[in-house]
Amino acid sequence: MTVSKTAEKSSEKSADSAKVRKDAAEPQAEALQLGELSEQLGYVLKRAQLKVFENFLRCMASLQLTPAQFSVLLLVEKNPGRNQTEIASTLGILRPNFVAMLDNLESRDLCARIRSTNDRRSHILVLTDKGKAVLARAKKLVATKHEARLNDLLGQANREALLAMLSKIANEF
Amino acid sequence: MTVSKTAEKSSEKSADSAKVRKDAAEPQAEALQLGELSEQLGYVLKRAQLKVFENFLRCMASLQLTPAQFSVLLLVEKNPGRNQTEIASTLGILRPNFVAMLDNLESRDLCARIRSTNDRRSHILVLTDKGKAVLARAKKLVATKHEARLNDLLGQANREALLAMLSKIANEF
DNA sequence: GATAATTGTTATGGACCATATCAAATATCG
DNA sequence: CGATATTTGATATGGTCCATAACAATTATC
Repeated sequence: MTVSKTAEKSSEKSADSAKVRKDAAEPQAEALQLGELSEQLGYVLKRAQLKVFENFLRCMASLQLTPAQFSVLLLVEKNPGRNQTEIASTLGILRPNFVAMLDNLESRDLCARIRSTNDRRSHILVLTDKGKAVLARAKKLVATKHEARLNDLLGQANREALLAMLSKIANEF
Repeated sequence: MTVSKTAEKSSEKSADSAKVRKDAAEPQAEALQLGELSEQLGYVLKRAQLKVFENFLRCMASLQLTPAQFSVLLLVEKNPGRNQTEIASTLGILRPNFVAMLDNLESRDLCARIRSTNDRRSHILVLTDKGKAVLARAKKLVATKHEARLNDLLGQANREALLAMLSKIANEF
């Protein structure tokens, strides 16, 4: 659907000097018609998703956590003792792509790989103390700055209804 | 949030031969707990968006149109006589990235760039006859196979409510 | 004990996104 | 008018994310 996050350079130019504004004669240059696009669920879904991620990143700027990283920390916390393949696959991350991600989190001392004694091929994933602390702060930031703002915009009941419908699409479509 | 579209290799192995299944003794290996992840709007939003795009691509396989290409054709049809910058920016596409996209559509004879006589820098975009025909077929496919399936899943009223909430997020968040 | 499967990893290529830069054309303004 | 700035389409380039193939070490299978 396309939709990116460009910055809309506000070219105001602060004019209004000795020159007359040519408003009246302007043949309505701007204002494109979206048309049926605004009825396409995929299009609106993508735009909404980009907005939500964008806001998430702003809320997490102090912790430097991306949505993907946050989801990994959440899942490792909830499922201690699992290996890379298990964590990655339930998040829809392919194992090869998960390696660099873990390298990053581990280099920041947020989580650790531990060689399993049962199966010496696999790495058990755990949060470090720092990882637990950062995740706790992240949860608070998300709850108070991110999800709370969605509640303000939609209302509690609508937000839950939205979540339910999106879950249905994600799981049953 | 992560979420990709991997194919879930169904490793069934059709065993059940002379070997006994070790179900009982199995220490419940699978089944990760999603936990708070399933309450994170961004996570569910992303997963739903991937599912919707995936289904869109399947429905459009015969026409070989991506969601982004479809949105371009729709917008050009609704706004004839606009140039690349205008079409690209309302879709959130950066001008440099729009060039290859148009090269593709133009090479398939779906749309055409026409040098404007007013401003010889800009290219006016129009759909070719083939482009109009393909877009018409695409619309039908989307309506009957794609959006209809979402109606079946959510119900008409819910689908509209979903669209309204997503639009609100996309525009006011 | 030979063969197959799994785990983490590397390498690699594609798709998408973003910035800087350019030539041609136009707009702006002294 | 003419110098300067801006706009348009385009190229080059780099980053991120996603996907596949292949590999060594380890384990499972038979």
